[in-house]
Amino acid sequence: MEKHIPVSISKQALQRMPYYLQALRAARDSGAEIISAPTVAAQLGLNEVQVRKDFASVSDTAGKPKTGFQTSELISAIERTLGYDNSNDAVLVGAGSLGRALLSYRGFEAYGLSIVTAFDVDPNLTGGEISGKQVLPMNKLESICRNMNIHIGIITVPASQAQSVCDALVGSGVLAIWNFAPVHLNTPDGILVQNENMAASLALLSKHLSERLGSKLND
Amino acid sequence: MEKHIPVSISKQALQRMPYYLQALRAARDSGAEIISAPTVAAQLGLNEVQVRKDFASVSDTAGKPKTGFQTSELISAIERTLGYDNSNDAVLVGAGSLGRALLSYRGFEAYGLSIVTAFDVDPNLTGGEISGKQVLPMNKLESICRNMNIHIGIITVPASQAQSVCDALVGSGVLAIWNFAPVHLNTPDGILVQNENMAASLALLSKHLSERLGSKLND
DNA sequence: TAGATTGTTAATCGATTAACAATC
DNA sequence: TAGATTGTTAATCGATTAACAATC
Repeated sequence: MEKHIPVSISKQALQRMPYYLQALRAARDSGAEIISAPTVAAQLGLNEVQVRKDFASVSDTAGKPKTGFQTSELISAIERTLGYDNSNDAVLVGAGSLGRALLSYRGFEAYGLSIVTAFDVDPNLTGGEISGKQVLPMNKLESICRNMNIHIGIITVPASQAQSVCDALVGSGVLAIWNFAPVHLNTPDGILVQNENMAASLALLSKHLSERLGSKLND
Repeated sequence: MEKHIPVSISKQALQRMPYYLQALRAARDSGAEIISAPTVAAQLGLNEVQVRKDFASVSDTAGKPKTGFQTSELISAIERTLGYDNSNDAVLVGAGSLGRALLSYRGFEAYGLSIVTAFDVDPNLTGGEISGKQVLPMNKLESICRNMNIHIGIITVPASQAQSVCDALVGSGVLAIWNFAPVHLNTPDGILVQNENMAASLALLSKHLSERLGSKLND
């Protein structure tokens, strides 16, 4: 009956954390040792109460009335919450155009993610390397994941194959899946699927444009 | 005072549309001329009332009790809503590792997005091509956007430059911004910013893992 | 007919925001 | 001190879900 995590953080709040982090680091780098919630809120276009609550949910040191919060303290509190300190290894399945893109993208290390290998069904790709990372055949998936203790799988295969790849990953001990295929994946309880569905983003962009431009064109 | 759009669709509902589309197309391709809301709901792990409401919000033909909805009718209703029929041109700013990745990604056309050119500050890149798309210097941004009537800008520059690039895009007549930089962008009213913040996604993955693995390791 | 499915109204749920006393 | 900022409780808001009558 030990509850070490005091406040559980909502999904939404968690997703705001990287924005706080970015703003706080910028503030620190320009010399602000102390920062107030209203300041951050204004910068990020958020409500100040929300910012205060979010800060309270990750940090155990309270803010000081009239002054604010200690910048460096908040930064490390958020980094601790997000686990950017301990690096997470991941495998990527699907070395197509998007897969290759992610393999060569150098931005993930900053967030503690490192893609260790890629897998693909195409025998023309397997055995080779992409951006210094090996591309292995699918039958090596389970042994690699088990041996290297990998718990994150990145899916960049076509929609039609995503579910079977997902099943294979789950069967190999993966606990969290970053899904770039525009499909819903069914998984057992306890497995997190984070969808990075570009189609969903484009849906919003496209709708906004048709609303802004549509009326003019139709008249 | 003409209201042609009857029901306004929530952001969340809009983001579910691509999933419906994928599921409906798959159903149609395997011969299902009629499909029911409970079927789709089960497949996508959603509530069936939600699915019915979502369908009702895009389609003007009602479903038939006991049978369901006409698959093809729903598909075209969603496509119409998302504007996948009319293609949207976009420019991309920042031909770094992520920018190049998106330029070479062939998956966007299916959603009606076509990236026509890229821009970058680096004189080593400008003048060249990436995946058959020209890379132009920043001072050409406004004229290109104006002449080609471009309303979508994709930002793949480092966080520190994202805001100024955003301002330049807005100043060039862009109405919707797809932002891959892990920063909040301030924009005037009427401009849509869709954030594709990988850091925010990683935050969720990372938290889930530390919850699943953390307790074991700490004991 | 019987029963699955539809559309809709009302209840629930969770997150955001407003109000306000406490404090440095 | 005066006033900006904090933390917290209560109100609001919006989306999801439950309940149910209508219908083929």
